[in-house]
Amino acid sequence: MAQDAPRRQPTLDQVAELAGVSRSVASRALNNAPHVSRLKREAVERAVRRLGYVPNSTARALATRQTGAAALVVSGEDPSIFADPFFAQVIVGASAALEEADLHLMLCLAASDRGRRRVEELLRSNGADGVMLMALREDDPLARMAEEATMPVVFGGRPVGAVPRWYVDVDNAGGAREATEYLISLGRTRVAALCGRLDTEAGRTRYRGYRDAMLAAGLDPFPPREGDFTESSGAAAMAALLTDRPDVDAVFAANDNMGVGALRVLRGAGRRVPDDVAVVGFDDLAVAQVSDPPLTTVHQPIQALGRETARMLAALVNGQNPTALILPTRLVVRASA
Amino acid sequence: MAQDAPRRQPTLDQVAELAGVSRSVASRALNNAPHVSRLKREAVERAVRRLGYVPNSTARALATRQTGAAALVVSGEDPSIFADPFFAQVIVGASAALEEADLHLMLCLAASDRGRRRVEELLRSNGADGVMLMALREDDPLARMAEEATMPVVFGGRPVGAVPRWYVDVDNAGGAREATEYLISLGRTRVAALCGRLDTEAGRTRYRGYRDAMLAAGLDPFPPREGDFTESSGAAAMAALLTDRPDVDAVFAANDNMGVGALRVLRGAGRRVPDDVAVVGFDDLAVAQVSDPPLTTVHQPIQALGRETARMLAALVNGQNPTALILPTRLVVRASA
DNA sequence: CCCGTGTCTGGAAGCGCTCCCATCCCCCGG
DNA sequence: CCGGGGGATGGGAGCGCTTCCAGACACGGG
Repeated sequence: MAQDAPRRQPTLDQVAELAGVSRSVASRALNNAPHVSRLKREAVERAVRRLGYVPNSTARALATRQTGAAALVVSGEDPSIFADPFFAQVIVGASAALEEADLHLMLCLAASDRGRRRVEELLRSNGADGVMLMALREDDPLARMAEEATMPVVFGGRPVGAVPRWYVDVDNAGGAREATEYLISLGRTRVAALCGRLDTEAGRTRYRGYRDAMLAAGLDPFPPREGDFTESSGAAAMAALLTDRPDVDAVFAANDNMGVGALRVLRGAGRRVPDDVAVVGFDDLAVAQVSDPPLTTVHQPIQALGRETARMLAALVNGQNPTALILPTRLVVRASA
Repeated sequence: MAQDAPRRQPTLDQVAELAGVSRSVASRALNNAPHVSRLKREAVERAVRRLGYVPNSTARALATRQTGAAALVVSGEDPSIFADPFFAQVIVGASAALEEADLHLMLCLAASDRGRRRVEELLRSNGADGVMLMALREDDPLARMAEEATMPVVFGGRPVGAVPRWYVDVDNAGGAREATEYLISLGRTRVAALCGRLDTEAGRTRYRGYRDAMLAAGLDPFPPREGDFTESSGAAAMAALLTDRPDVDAVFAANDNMGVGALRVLRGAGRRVPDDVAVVGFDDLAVAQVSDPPLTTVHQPIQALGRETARMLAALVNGQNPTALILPTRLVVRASA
């Protein structure tokens, strides 16, 4: 164990010495570079095995200016955000893609001031080869940091207001439109929208998709009722809606959590779902399947979001020039609409 | 953006030059080391600000032999394991504790061969200052790697069979015993156990706790019925149990997922819960609250597990000598028992 | 007045690796 | 037989930082 034995790992010099070659040759042999005779290459390999040599990644990083790591930075104020099923899926996708690209994954939470400082330092100290940035709010200080970063940055989900050069996003507008159109196709005419935070791009864009669909159908869009993507905010918005517009016959919720909250309030108010009020959510998380009734929702490919974001970053790190990507959504019809 | 401008970050030499001091002094000033006059210290600070200097973390790492990062390695064969609510919580806890210790979090999945190779390389190349190892199976190749590692290793959950020097675990035996005792205290005498994988320490130890409680009460323990901690395996085990021992009047499930699976099968078989059969789970994940009926379960402090594991690792990295830790569990009584 | 003590200071030697480049050698064509 | 092309080789200069150490200087007591 580290403590007791501060004896150091073998170095490349020792390998070279044991193999009877120079350090340059040993280095080339190790990296499968040309200009090494078969004989010496084998001698080096033997020495490596005998010594149990593994190149020191820090030294290599310093010399090559490549750390071999990519950071996934998540903004937000809740330190539990990694436990959010959404981000958990993103992590799964990103982790897989980075493994393929032989990059390590660093997870950074920019929730507290301290967290943000650490992220800024990481960005500026070249502690990683690139960064994936997610869940930026309006005026998020991370946006400025990203601009000043010296390494490639890919956004997972567009930041509010800006269209960065490299991002991967889900077709929020299209998904919202499809969901709303579906509700309209069921004959509903008083379709309300329960919005997520309007200082997030997803919150805004989903409302916009809803509004576009309503206008296109010649219906009056309801004004946005803002929540914060939580179950309780969905419930609160639904309750308020029921007071203001008791005639509502359909609800498009900005995500599944809010949709489930709406379901709960509707049930409490004695409205039948979907008979009296149809409800559609967004995300297609596990909760949508176990809710009562199961939630019709817009499925978004969350793992793919993580995967493609990571792939795009890996491409940038490798000097390629990928283009921004928008992933499709898909309506999943269940019992609630 | 990285691509277009390969212009390099300012270096410490440039700071020193601008401040009119030697690199040594600049370095000391930066690290708040002694032996720097007030005057020069301020000069350095000014230069740092003017240049927007941030120390290169790789170079620092090479010189200090400290990377400033800790790795969380999760074993297992399912690449989606990070999406498991259990690990998601562990990550939340670990992330918070590492932030306090000013260590970055690297997430490593040792699922595929490739993943394991990468982990091994990380362990041996000093790519991190320490490692947290979780979810090891019996004969897990990671165990050997850990022994040979030159950096501190902390186990989150004991590996099967061995008792490592440093670990944080949950009181699986105690929790299982308490759950079983509770079922017995309800007057149940034919209490069965639905086990998790018996090649994991948690699977084994929970069964042992169950058996101990049964024996202590003078009851016959049921033989273990092995599942793999999934809902469907719980359902399957419950179905088989119902065939073999239709007289069963209580079930201790190795975790909530399996407990929920058991609930489903019991409902399908027309058994009332808890009247005919009482069910207790383990974990106290969200699913236990929304199941029908809500699941009585053994709560384990998952975030704390992650937090304490990370703290212990941070202590080791800082040259301290912490001692292994077992976190308490707590029975949460709901409707299912 | 001298020397010991203590604070500052900068030179220089690493940390372990990559990679440029000068050198050397072998072989082939002229 | 000689010049030249090309692969193999090792020396050495970095990468950007920390840290050891020796020297410079100031101060106070004997």
